[in-house]
Amino acid sequence: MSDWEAPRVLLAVDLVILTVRGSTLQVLLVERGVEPFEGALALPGGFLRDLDEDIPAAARRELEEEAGLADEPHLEPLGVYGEPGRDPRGRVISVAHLAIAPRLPEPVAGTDAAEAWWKPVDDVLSGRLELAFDHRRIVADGVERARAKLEHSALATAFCGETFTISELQQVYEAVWGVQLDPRNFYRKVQRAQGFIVPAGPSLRPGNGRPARLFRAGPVHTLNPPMVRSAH
Amino acid sequence: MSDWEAPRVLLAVDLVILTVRGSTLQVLLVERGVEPFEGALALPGGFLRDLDEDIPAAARRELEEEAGLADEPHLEPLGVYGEPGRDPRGRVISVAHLAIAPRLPEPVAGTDAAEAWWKPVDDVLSGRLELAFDHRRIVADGVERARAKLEHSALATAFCGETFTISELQQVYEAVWGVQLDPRNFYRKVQRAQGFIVPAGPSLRPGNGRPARLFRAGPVHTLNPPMVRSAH
DNA sequence: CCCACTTTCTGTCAGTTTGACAAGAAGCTA
DNA sequence: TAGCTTCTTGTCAAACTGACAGAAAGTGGG
Repeated sequence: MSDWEAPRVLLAVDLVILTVRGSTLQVLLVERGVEPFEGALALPGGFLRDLDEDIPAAARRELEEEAGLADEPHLEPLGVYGEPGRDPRGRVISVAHLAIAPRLPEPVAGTDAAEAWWKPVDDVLSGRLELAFDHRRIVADGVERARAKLEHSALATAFCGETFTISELQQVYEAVWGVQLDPRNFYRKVQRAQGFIVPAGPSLRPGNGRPARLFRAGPVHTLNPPMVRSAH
Repeated sequence: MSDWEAPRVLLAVDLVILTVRGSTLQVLLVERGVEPFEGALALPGGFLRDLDEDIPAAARRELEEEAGLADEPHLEPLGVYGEPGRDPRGRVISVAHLAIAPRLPEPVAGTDAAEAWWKPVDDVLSGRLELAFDHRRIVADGVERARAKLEHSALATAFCGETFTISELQQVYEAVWGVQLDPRNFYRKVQRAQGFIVPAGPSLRPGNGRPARLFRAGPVHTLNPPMVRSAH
């Protein structure tokens, strides 16, 4: 036992970057430029740069390099995916992260190596879109995490810009959960959760109908009472 | 870039094994038998055995080797702890797992190398008990995970034996959350959550007072309605 | 056997929250 | 000005919550 040596593995970081575009939840995918799975769609990610790089730092680096998201979106660890054989290059342990991007102007900002696209998560989950490695599983776990956290945390505000209207926030809930909500009851519930959202000045956002009041994310991260998604 | 090679790291598995003894939440700790931190208290765990060992398999192996829990308690991944410098032996990435052990007869079953003890989590969280590496942080995350999951999942039943009474289940909630609950309202809430617990035959468990009906874990893992821990 | 005691279990009741829906408010367009 | 859209404020019955009374069913002591 004294001459035994612990095995060494490759450490990668993968990103599930979610956003809401239109009324659908979308995930950022890149086209792989190298083997294995060259040309296939995959999550943004890559190996640890060196032995001194912190894992969160590596996640932020990939977020900027591959997705062009330099500012600071919500980023949290999601899980570890290290099944032997998931990568033909050897034993690769991937630390998946979940990132939430606010609604962006339109296309993804210019990325380094390959092209990147927003794709509806439903296309990934249903198998209509094939992904490299076990990335479909990782996307599924990320989406499930986001759905759960919307109930009890203020994560939904991370999908919105600096300021937002209540109906924009409602669109986030509807897109992520895939349900329809009553605007009037949603309005009441969101307001009741103390510290979830706070008014952002007297300015209004014009639209097709009556202009809406603007809000920004409040100081609270744990919703009380929570936003229960009822058994529709 | 083509001659660049990804760094290789050591992969470890650590276990936060929780149980309820008496009325306090406790965690299993072992005394380290080797450097670094020889003699200090730490979480059970160890390195991946070889390059073909699955991570969940390594967690189950440590669960049996170091804690003597051969049967199948609840086990789920908790998080990754891989800060550079957390282990003087090199870059060690630890995949922490959360395990829930049912109430055990009395002491921990005989363990392989060193001694193992149940310790109150409060002693760890308050710093009264010093732990090796960043294990105090890992314990804190595990306890927080357990507290949160008690609200929305049927995790509490994993702290109980095959069959249990409703007041035993209540003791789990009280120990994990560190609060006092009204037995009558608890009784009602637990029964209302469809599929959470199901009656286990006509036999009763005698005690100091009126004998209690026995239940076992139901088929449902997501509680509806959830067990909200109110703002006491 | 009867009484005190403990714990389990079944109700009750007022206050709050929920889901469904009506209707007013405030802009834009024709 | 009329018509349309969307935001915002209410209303109301049903369900849920927290606090608490009290019956049910055992144990142990005299």
